[in-house]
Amino acid sequence: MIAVKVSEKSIRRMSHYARCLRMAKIRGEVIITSQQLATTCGISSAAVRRDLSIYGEFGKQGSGYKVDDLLMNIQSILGTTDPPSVIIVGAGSIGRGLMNSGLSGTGGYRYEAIFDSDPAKTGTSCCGKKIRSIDEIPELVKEKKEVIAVIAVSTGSGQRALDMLVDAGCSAILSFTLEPLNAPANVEVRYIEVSTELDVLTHSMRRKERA
Amino acid sequence: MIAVKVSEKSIRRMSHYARCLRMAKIRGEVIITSQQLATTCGISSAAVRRDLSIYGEFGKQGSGYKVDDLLMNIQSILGTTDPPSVIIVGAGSIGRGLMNSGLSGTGGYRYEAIFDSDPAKTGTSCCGKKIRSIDEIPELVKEKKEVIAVIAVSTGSGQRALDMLVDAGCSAILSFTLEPLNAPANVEVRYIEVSTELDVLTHSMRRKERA
DNA sequence: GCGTGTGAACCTCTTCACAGCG
DNA sequence: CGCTGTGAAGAGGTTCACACGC
Repeated sequence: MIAVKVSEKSIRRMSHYARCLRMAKIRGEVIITSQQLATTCGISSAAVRRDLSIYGEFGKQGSGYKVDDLLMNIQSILGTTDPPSVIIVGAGSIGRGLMNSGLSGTGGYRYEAIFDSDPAKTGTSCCGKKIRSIDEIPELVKEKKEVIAVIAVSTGSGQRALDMLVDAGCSAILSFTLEPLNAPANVEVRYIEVSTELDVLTHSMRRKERA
Repeated sequence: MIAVKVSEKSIRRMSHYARCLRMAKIRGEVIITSQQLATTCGISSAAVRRDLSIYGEFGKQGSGYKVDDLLMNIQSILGTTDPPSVIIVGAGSIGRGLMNSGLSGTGGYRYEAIFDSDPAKTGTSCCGKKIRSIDEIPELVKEKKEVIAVIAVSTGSGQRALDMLVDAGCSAILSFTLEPLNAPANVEVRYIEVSTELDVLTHSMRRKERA
């Protein structure tokens, strides 16, 4: 496949298309149109076709896209045909909550292990997995080769967790911490910011009140 | 204040500025420059000044912005001076995890209540709050007037939860469900999609491998 | 006829660079 | 002199509308 530079927004939409396609597949649908994908994802059909056409011509004029083929193509583009392992760092409320909720229906991701620095927690179980000491992170990263780490530690410990993960060779991190983290350029860090989402919601709510 | 139409990206950055300002205030700083805000948020100083200048002239040439004043102004812009109540619908792993992790350090938000449809769960406690039946949602929304609801129910029940919330008069929703939800135009729905974030991370990780 | 793929127009956001003020 | 606020230029993403193939 040729390396195509593409915006994060487009990749994010690709992820949505993949999800819709998995659902369509479960419903037994064989063909899907850009219009159907668009409606489900809440965007325009032109945007769908534009996104898909960046990577190739997957559709057939007059009919649409074959669900199975398109899904496989998108997974190949995203690199999720064989998804990397996911580990959780921090066995507090959020970490354990994520572990217990699992990742079913997400196209093959799985929480492989959960770690904590507190000796009172390590050894106890969470969702059938032993909570392991953070000292064991390096060996797991080495064993699994490619790992995405979810940082779910308490405020103030985020940077330490990240440094430890980077040292262990992890290059993809999803953080639930409030504080912005510093990472080397070759390490991708993304954030899930509940409080920012709440701010955006509050803003739009309060703005609408003047109408 | 005059109604200014502004992009969601800008509002999201405003939320980040507010967070930086709260941290600076705790550290006892009185004045802050656009450059300092920019570095902390990982963007350019010009972007910061542009964002702020949309709403007014908050700074002083030659020195910078007064931390306290700017924070109050941004909170007023976001509408978060007196933040709305937040409730959680769904007392599964994620719902309870969120409840237990709380919202401290987010500028005044608070989880006011948690609801579930399962009679086996209602009545039991979570983080010092009784899990209440979803039948009680309408009265709570009415009592609090303005409420943001976090949907943390299991896959397949999201739409039902949303409908119930909308009927109760809730107009701002943050959903952790995988499935896209349908809501009336006057209701703002946002999503937290862990699996999409994982897809984006996988994509960039696998792309870098060819270098 | 139907739905894809795509040039071209359009629009929005970002970056640059500098005037202006404390 | 330092830093803000902002016109102007630039980059990037979205929408339109239509030619083409089934």
